[in-house]
Amino acid sequence: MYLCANYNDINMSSKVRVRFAPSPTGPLHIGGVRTALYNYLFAKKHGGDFLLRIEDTDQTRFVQGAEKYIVEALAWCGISPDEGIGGEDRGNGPYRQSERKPMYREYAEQLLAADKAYIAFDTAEELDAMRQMAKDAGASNWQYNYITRGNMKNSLTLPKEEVDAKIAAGEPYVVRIKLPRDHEVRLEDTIRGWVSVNTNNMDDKVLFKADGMPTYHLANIVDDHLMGITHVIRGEEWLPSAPLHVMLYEAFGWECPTFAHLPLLLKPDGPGKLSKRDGDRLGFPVFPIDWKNDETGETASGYREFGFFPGAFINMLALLGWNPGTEQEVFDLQGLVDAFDLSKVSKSGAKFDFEKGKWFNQLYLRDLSEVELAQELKNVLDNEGLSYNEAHLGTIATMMSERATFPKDLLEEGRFLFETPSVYDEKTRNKKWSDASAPMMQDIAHRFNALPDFTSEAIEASFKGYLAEKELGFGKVGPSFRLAVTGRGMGPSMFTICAVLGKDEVLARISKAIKVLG
RNA sequence: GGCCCCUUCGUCUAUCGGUUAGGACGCCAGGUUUUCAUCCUGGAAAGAAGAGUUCGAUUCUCUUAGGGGUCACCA
Repeated sequence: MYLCANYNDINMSSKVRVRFAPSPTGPLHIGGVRTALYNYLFAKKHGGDFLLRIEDTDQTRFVQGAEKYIVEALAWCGISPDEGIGGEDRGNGPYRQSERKPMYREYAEQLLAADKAYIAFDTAEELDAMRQMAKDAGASNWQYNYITRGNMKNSLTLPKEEVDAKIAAGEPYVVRIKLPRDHEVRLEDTIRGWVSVNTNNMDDKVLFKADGMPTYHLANIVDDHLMGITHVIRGEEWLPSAPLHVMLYEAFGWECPTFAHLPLLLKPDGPGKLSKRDGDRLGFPVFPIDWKNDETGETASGYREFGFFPGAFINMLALLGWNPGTEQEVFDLQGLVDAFDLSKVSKSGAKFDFEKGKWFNQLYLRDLSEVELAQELKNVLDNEGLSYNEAHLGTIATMMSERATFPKDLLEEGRFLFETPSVYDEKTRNKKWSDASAPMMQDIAHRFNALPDFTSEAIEASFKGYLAEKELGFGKVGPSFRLAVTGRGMGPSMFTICAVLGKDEVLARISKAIKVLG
């Protein structure tokens, strides 16, 4: 039996060191961001280091710009690596596995020398034939194990001279781990507890590829060891290979780190894990920031560009699979660090809920000061090339903030504050605009025109004075007045709107409305 | 299919043998608002099923069902 218990947690005397190790095959998915976030939170919580390492051992899947994207996305979230890519080099580098290529071979050699691994000459065809044979024989589960390796061409079945000759002749080969027969591998996962697998159900995985590169399994274990990683926090998709990793630590004679396998982010509706397609289908981003695919020219949308605040984004992500055990739901990054506890991460996958994410963003938007809100609105206006009176931005942004979830709503919900309406809401027009409306608007325009100060209070007093004088209810005049000035049937206080627009504009709009609506 | 993991309201979750099973998002209703939004109040909504252990199971064990992951010279 091979055990991998949480020794690190029994005496957390050594400094906590965790890593996020994505492979640069494209944009980072929000599931990956959450994994990075949990790693970061755990490190900071325990005064440890968070490293960023790039696992680019598969040159065929390398995507230009992906690494830059990962660093930028994490930076937007407020996650900065202490060490590695995007952080300092503290002597454990390089931090890209492609640049560490030369060192992996010696570790493969080490396992070979210790009889913990062997050289295999199987071709792809031979492997396929073997699988097919097993299938034809009715074997439901085929493993590349102690039985299979006895029937293949490798350093265990061939005489040493022949192996040497093949290598000398330049024949391609791989190095596979030599798993013992019928051993129980047990590892203690911080989130899941003890996980147990028998080696009979495991494969002699390839550790070192024919192209001279290590596979994930070898490179990952070697690097984690060399970089002093104490806790491996990664997605649940790695749980099936965790026992293999335990066997590798065992083979090297290294102490294994503490494992924690995070639950997956699932589709909001159907089965399966969250994918880019779900985002496209359901109308929400699955990436932290925009990603431009250079080959197709398409852009995959990101939370940043969608209008999310980084704080809201990570707040939402953090609560997807973890909770503080209290009823608090709103946390800033430091608050998350303080409250984070790996053992309170849930075991089951979490269906992604974009609605909750929107709620978080709304909360964060409302928490902004008037100055900050004004700046957000200014950005949106500038982006659209609309002109505005800077002095009113704070008032407008604050007024609109209660009906906004994203900065762009600050404008969308009150576009009439910046543009004279060209269309008038049909439903409101049919229901609220009558033959009596035009004369009433005319009267109101006259009264407004006489106002010395066109303030919200003065406008309100004037408007109500008109109602009293004519003995009219608000409902008789208000809706059509709103329609005339804003073109809409609903919105914020008309008096504030008028004050912001200014007397000239309001009068102009009223006369235009009378012309158009009749 | 093999192996592994998981299973409380529609969703995210609290509960670490004894609770009227709590909160949040969403939804519904009422109130505030001339309107809408906001805000306030209230409501509907859950322990997959079956055994066992126990004085007592959502909680512990087993079985079944369901869901997920993984089975590459990808990570």
